[in-house]
Amino acid sequence: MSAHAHPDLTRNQTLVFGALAGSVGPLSAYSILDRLRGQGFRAPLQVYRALDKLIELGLVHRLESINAFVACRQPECETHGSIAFAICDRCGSVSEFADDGVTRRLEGWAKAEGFDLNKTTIELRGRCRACRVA
Amino acid sequence: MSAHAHPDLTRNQTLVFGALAGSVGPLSAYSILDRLRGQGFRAPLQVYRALDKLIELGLVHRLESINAFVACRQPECETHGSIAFAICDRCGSVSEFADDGVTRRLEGWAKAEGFDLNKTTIELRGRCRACRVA
DNA sequence: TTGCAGATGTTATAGCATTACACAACAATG
DNA sequence: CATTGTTGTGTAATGCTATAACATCTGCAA
Repeated sequence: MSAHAHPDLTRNQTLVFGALAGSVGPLSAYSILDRLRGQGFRAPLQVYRALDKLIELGLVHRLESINAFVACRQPECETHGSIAFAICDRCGSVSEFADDGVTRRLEGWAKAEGFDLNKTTIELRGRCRACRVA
Repeated sequence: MSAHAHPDLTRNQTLVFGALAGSVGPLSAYSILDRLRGQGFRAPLQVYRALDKLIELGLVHRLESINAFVACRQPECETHGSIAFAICDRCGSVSEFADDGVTRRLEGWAKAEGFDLNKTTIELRGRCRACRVA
């Protein structure tokens, strides 16, 4: 189901990734938990620990502005400095894209300021094309 | 204390803005509440309602990646499409800046995709120059 | 065998945000 | 004046998000 050849995930990590990969939109940690209760999940921490690892591996992204998570849809994800997300406030769909120009400018600012950049969050909120008309 | 000539704020809004303007770093809603208990604040909602209004007026920004709020430090804030924040993970300091190139590129993507852009979040996490050495 | 590192399970708790309901102040309107 | 609508307020309860603390287990390397 994954677009990546990901290294050996544990059972919990596999289940959490599967839940995200099988979802059309982003999921909150607690809704992941609910989907996995049938597989033996009982506590939030089981989800959060798996998510931490999956994010570290680059297989999952966290959407800060909605406290939710998505499986990475972009195979080249790792090669880009920063990824941007467009989140539709009506249907919840998420588009993932990379813009090297944006990355360059933000990295340029950081360099000029002496800011040791660790992670960049770029999230656009609004209405996707389909929901725009409706 | 404000750099803006802001329209008539209510008592609660004034108090919340004052708390943020008088703080060196960002504050969470609950820490604002604690600072204002002496002024009669008792419930989170009093803070959140004031914050909503202040954000709407452009006097306060929400930092999505740390669930906190800052008073706007940038007088020209309104004239720029999007504002970026650099948050130091060590000392908590926040730098606010606008980059028109970044704004243009993100707006360009939105236009090309037919995405009706409402709000843009750009947050850089890392270490500020001062904390970099330490 | 011992020891370590990583993953797991469980309970409890901390931190962030909103719903629901009641009331007050005020302006605009008839 | 009475009415109506809008905005802000106060309060209690609740819901959602995330982590701390502690015990256990598994696999692997020394």
